[in-house]
Amino acid sequence: MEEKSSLKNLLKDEERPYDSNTTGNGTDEPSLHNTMGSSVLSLSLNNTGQPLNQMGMLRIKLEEAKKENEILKAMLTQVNEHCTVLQNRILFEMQQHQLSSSVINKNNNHESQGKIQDVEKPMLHTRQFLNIGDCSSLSEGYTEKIEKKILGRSLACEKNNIVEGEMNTKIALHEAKCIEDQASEVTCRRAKVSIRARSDFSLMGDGCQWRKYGQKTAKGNPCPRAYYRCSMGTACPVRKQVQRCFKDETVLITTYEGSHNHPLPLAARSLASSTSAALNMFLSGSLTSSVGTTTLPNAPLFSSSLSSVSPTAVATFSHSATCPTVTLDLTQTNNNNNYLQFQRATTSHPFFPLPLHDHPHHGLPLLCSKVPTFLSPDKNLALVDVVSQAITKDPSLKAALFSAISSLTGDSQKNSNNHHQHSKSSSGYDPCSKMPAILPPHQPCSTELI
DNA sequence: CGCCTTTGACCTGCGC
DNA sequence: GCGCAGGTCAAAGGCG
Repeated sequence: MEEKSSLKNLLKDEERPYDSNTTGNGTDEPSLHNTMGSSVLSLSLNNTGQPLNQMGMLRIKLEEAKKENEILKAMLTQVNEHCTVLQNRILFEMQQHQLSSSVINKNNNHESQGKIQDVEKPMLHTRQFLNIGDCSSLSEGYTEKIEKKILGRSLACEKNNIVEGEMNTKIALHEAKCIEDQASEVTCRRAKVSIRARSDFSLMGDGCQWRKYGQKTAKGNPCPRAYYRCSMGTACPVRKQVQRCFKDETVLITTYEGSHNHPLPLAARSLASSTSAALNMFLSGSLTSSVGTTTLPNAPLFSSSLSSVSPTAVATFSHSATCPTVTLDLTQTNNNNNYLQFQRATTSHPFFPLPLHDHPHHGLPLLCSKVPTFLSPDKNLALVDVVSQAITKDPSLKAALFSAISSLTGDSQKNSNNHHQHSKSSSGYDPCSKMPAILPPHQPCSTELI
């Protein structure tokens, strides 16, 4: 609590000079406004203004912003490292668990019954890790196959000293790996990334070529839903659905499903990696969760055909009845309140797979104590609260944070305005669009998912 | 002629 | 089992 209040005081002190609106005679103060990620500096001089002094103050503030930037960069690096360590740790723990179970089995005098029970533990572990239990996209057949193979692998370990056993182990390992890969592939095939964005065009340019194979009017939405298949590769399994939002027809909802089986053009890669990262974050973190929300920085993934491109996107993670879905909502970004938000896991959002949220009571109950951190988990959460409030309140801090993150995540922003998309359309009018459907030969933003 | 869109028919999963 | 809704297929036709 002391830390929290002191941080708040510190942030208040930081806020004051930046916020010209909160000061009575704020007209003397130079102000830093943030407009969609770019800082706009406005100078206002009073009658007896002293530009030199103000320049000096600005320099000082610039230095402060730079320092903040450095700190935020360091924090981001730390968080990334934290995430990597956690992932490695999970894999390590799984391996340890399976090994120890095999050893227990070996020494266990209770024959078959005990074996099966113990072997089921790592199986359950693996099942959780693969999220098989939650994901209906995996058929029972797949689940059973995986379990049988893992069972076979563990039983084979018992014959450790026998050559046959080693062979069986190798075979079982190989087969299990193949099936797990298949299962993972199925998960990815069924997983979806949905992008909501304002667009005047009927299609969101993504760098790929699409062939329309169907159109259907969904119940409850007079706007027809169009179905597209990737036509860049032979038998590419990627599909996408495009539909306008019923409530707001300026919003275009594009849902991608599947993974490309061919190389993507350069223009198609940035969105691909971003959506893939979002989905992977979801899939890898969805051991226990079903829903979560966060805001992704660096969402300049999309083409200039979108009428509002912004540096952030609100991402919603959900497990629908049929498949896991990640929704990137770019329409929220016009609302300043959503500029950057961290939403803590709650009972309705039991777990959120960000390192900032690996609180022992919310999700992965692991390893916090073993992982180097700045603060204890509780203090980390308190810090998250303070920082999120500060970010929400302080536009300059938002700008600094965005700047730091942008510098780490590359220059995809500058690619986002390079293209316009046009498409040929035999009818000249697409029911999904408010405008004639025209796509450029080179579609700008890419979405491979997964 | 090849590629594309359109569109009605068909298939499939799900809820009742 | 039935009906509904979403998703896919495939024939027909347009366009360059």
